[in-house]
Amino acid sequence: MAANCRFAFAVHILSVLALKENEGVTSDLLAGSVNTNPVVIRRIVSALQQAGLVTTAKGARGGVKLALSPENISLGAVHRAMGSPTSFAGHRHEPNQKCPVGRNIVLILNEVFTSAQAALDDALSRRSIADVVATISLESEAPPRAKKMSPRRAA
Amino acid sequence: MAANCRFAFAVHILSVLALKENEGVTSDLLAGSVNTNPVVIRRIVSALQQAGLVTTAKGARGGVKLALSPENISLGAVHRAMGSPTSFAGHRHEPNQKCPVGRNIVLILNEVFTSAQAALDDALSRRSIADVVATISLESEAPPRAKKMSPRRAA
DNA sequence: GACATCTGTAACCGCCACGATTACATATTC
DNA sequence: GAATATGTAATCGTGGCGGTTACAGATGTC
Repeated sequence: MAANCRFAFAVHILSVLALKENEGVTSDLLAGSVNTNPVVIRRIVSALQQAGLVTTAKGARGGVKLALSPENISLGAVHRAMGSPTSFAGHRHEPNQKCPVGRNIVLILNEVFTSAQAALDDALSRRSIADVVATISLESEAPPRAKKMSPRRAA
Repeated sequence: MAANCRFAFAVHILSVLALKENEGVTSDLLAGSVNTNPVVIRRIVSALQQAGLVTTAKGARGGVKLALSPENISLGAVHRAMGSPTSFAGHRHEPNQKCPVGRNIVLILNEVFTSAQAALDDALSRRSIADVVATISLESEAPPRAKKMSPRRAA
């Protein structure tokens, strides 16, 4: 898969929803915060909904809500909902089967990719939307005093 | 950054070099094994050389050699040599600064990206080219009987 | 029931990064 | 000097992504 900002947008969206819990938030409003087109938001929300992280309601007074409490939404789950894009890509053409390396490298790389991806997922899963929102709240109250997030939290 | 096969190609190249240690291997031969164009190989080799993982020699009887022993080349180092491409991308346009989330999300995401990337690098660094080559040798000798390497994976 | 509101998608565009390729300069061996 | 190889610039085709328009479908309000 390729690099994209879907994960960044998804975390952004979920953070807004966490701050407006129990209100239906429209894709127009979310698009205004993320600064993009509402359709882009809806595409991401659609994926989040299929993953069971949000619920949507059509029609007047509809919109998007969190399906779980913020502390129960890990960033790993968000990443998975976005299809777990990886920075890895395998060989485009089949390698030379006459070469011992060519015969075996694809399977070996697959295993490497899988375990690396699992490590990345683990790291993301140590944080939740609640952690993100907590950092936002802190930095919003105090004068510009950049602080780091607390790295260890459960998911 | 985007997803690409440079890492896959690099591991492939280094594995071939490990099996032909102390011989100068040409980009033509490597291209034959990877099944791509020699120039693609040279671009990757150039990056590997800048990272100090291989040496190259111009002219007749020249070619590419490993600069370190295979067990001293971790896959993390290879990934870094390729520029550590990430699957993450941040917001393309600045988010709405009037929104608390918009004001803070970029910094927070940067921190998340950095730590996730570190976890990925750690996972890759637990393996070396020697590990890869060992797997290749095993699978080449015996009939299709995939095994070996830390985690389990079948074929 | 008519209307306004809001999600859900399909369709299309422009952009950009990547792999593949051609071409040529440069360096080394024999 | 001929043959061999790397080093690199330039160009092309492809694919994926964000952005946008357009419209169908669902839902609450009056």
